[in-house]
Amino acid sequence: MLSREGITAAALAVIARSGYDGLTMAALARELKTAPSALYNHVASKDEVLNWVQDDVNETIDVAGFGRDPWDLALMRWAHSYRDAFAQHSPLIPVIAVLPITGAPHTLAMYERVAEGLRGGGWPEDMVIDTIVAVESFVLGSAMDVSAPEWIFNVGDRRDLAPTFADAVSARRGSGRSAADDAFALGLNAIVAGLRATLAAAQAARH
Amino acid sequence: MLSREGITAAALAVIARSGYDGLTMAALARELKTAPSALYNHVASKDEVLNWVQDDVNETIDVAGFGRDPWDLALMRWAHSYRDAFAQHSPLIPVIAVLPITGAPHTLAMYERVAEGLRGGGWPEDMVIDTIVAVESFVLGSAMDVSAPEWIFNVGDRRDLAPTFADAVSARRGSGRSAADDAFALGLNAIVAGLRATLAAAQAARH
DNA sequence: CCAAACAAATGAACTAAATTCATTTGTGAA
DNA sequence: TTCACAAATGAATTTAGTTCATTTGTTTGG
Repeated sequence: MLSREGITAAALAVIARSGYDGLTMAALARELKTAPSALYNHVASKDEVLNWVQDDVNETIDVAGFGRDPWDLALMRWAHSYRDAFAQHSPLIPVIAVLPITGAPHTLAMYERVAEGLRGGGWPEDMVIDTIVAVESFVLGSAMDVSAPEWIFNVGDRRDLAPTFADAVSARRGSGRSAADDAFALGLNAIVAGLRATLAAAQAARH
Repeated sequence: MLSREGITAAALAVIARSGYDGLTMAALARELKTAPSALYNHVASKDEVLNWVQDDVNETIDVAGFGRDPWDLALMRWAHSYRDAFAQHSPLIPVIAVLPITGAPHTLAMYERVAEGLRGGGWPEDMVIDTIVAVESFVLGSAMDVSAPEWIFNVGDRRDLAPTFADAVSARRGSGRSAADDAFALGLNAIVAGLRATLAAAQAARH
């Protein structure tokens, strides 16, 4: 049971039950019916556990569009799925952003599919990584946003200090979905539209 | 000395000297020549200190373009400055993303300038907040990226698992600036280009 | 000028959590 | 059967944030 797989599954179980606050080495050990100190025979640190969890979450991200749909459609599908996954796991975001890819095979597989899709869509090799990083930055920034309270922009009694802003907050239409969803959709549409133009310009410049 | 201003300044001094790892309540108290417990007469928690620091950092962000330059230019200037500021303060990012604006006057002032600039540039009131949130998400995601090691995408011995991705990593041209800078510039250009199109479409639909 | 009141400081203590360590247990191979 | 080694154990350590009873010092009203 104390394999990488078993520990990762137990960690996900604890997270599902008690959230990331509840994910302590003691709770993880309890879930595995062992002592915290015993865990350290199989894991270097809590950080390593988080890396394993992160790689598991990345396996669930939808890359099916790449190689099948046009690159821009596939990218939007990927971005949506990526954001939804990490909205549930926002405490991982600061960890992954800085995490070397080594030892995260599912993460690597995900990037490979995205890179293939972009190359197949006509993106020059030397722009692929920057494109991925740019979209990923937007996705992870947006995923953090999901855990913010709806009233995060409520100005309170300081409406006089920021009247234009306060009016805009009031005018923000709450469609069926949440406010964070609207902002994400707006931003994703913009960034992908912009990337289409960037690609066209790059291809034009090449000849 | 144990005012909000004094504590914030001391916290920034500790951060400048020892980074966020070095910012403990004990270190902060030492900087202020007092005892950790004394701090709690003036601050509710370490989290509150971080909120104060965040508001201070936001005061340094460049909003001078709004109301002077075209909105898209001002937005890019703001985004660059915003990212640069929080690249130095990345541990704050998970905190701010979830932080209600109340009690952060400089932050509120910043948003007011941005909102004014967008309104003045022709943005409909009900799109202003989503536009700000979208750009901010990209900015904060990109700021986290800056603290990642350059070799974050080095595949190691697994080049066979992800050949297309590995080739793209090798082909990524390192211009004078760092790789993260290139990805940020690419993404910001794309998102702002996309927003221009979004605005044009919204204005066209309005009549 | 005194004393009550109150804000601030103090140091010890408490809590939570990650991690280490010396020691024991158990199991597979020679 | 025993040797070796991996794994488990529980106690102890470390680091931080936070609390608390007590003391100090200052301000203000009589």
